[in-house]
Amino acid sequence: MSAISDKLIERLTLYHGILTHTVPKVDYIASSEIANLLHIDDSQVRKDVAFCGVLGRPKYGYATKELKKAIEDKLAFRETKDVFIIGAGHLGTALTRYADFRDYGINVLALFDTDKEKINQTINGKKVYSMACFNDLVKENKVDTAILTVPPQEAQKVTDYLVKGGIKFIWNFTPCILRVPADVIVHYENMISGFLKMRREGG
Amino acid sequence: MSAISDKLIERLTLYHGILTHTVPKVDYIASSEIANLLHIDDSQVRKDVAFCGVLGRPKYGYATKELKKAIEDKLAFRETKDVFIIGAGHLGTALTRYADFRDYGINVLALFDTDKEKINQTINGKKVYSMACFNDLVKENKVDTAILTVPPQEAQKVTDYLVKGGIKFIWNFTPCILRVPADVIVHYENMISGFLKMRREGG
DNA sequence: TAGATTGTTAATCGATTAACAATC
DNA sequence: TAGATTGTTAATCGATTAACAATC
Repeated sequence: MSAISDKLIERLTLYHGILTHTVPKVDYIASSEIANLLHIDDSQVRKDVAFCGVLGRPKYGYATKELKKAIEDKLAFRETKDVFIIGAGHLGTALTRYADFRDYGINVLALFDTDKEKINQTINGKKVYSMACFNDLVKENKVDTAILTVPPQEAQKVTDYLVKGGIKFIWNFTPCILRVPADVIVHYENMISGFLKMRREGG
Repeated sequence: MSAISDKLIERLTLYHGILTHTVPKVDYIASSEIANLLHIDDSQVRKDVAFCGVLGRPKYGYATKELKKAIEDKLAFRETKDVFIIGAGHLGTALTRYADFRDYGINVLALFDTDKEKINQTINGKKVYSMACFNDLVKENKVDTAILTVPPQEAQKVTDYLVKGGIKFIWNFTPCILRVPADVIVHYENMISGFLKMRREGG
């Protein structure tokens, strides 16, 4: 089986959003209905659904419950992953409270910050720790993933610290490009390019 | 000229990040250096640079200042766009304070919320207005773009209101798929798919 | 049945990678 | 000069779209 592409991950996540939020009470949905909501081709949708192993009913479409579950299986939403959030500012706080994270297999264990005002506070039931506790808590909880929401000027320095602590995945919300060893994976959550894509769609 | 693709926008934004944050004081950079930082092919980089109209020097690489400026031209960073942020929660606040927005042509004019505690407060110098003021302020300021950071259960209702007010672009940070007229463009800022992509890269 | 929708193949389209002559 | 790097074409690869028989 070939690896699932970026674009396919994006589409499946959107299909899941439709099934969860847009038509939560409908039993069947046609490929053309999904396609229209997202302005994509309907044969694209059918192909993606086939990839998930779901069969439809001619004249009816796809059973929504079955499709939703199949997408969750394909995207492994149920394999929860423990993560630490580095930086307890507004973005870190927003992500900690983002209810959907839990549904999609992301489990925020704790936050870290250097601000004494924030340390020992609780956000959505998660404690904010001093960065000094980071190494110990990584080991204790066997965490390998960090969400980085620190100011840009701190990003590389903090990254070096995370890597030394044993972090292998960094979900980077700063605009900085990070230097890391070959076995560490950085995913750039590129706020700006989302805006540029939207503007281009307008012509 | 063919329209610039999603992937190319993403890469150019990352190149810009390298030039701005990673090697701000270097005069020349080789395609292979950019490629290594991002784990992509160096001929991909050369092709992208050529697309921006920049010529390099054999044995040296590209002049960083020139390349940075060329990317800004291609991505139209300097055409500023006024936007309203709908929802003055943690995410709306984080985006309002996100310094890079201004650099990339995004000018937050004001925020809107329904919470009386938040209305009339100021975030990073921007005022929070009641939703009741929305229609008037859209017209006054000729704004056509809204950043949506409201709770999921409000998303469609608020969207209908924005569209009625004349909004044509919605940068949607909620996980909901929105029903809008054909002339309104929604861009889904898909937090979850970023995480799934990162996890997949790990194998 | 007639009509709507799926499932799937083939055709098209576009993006990435490989290769190498040109350049300094 | 020798060597490193660009610029660019051709080859490969993968993703999207079109088309239509099969199905209910």
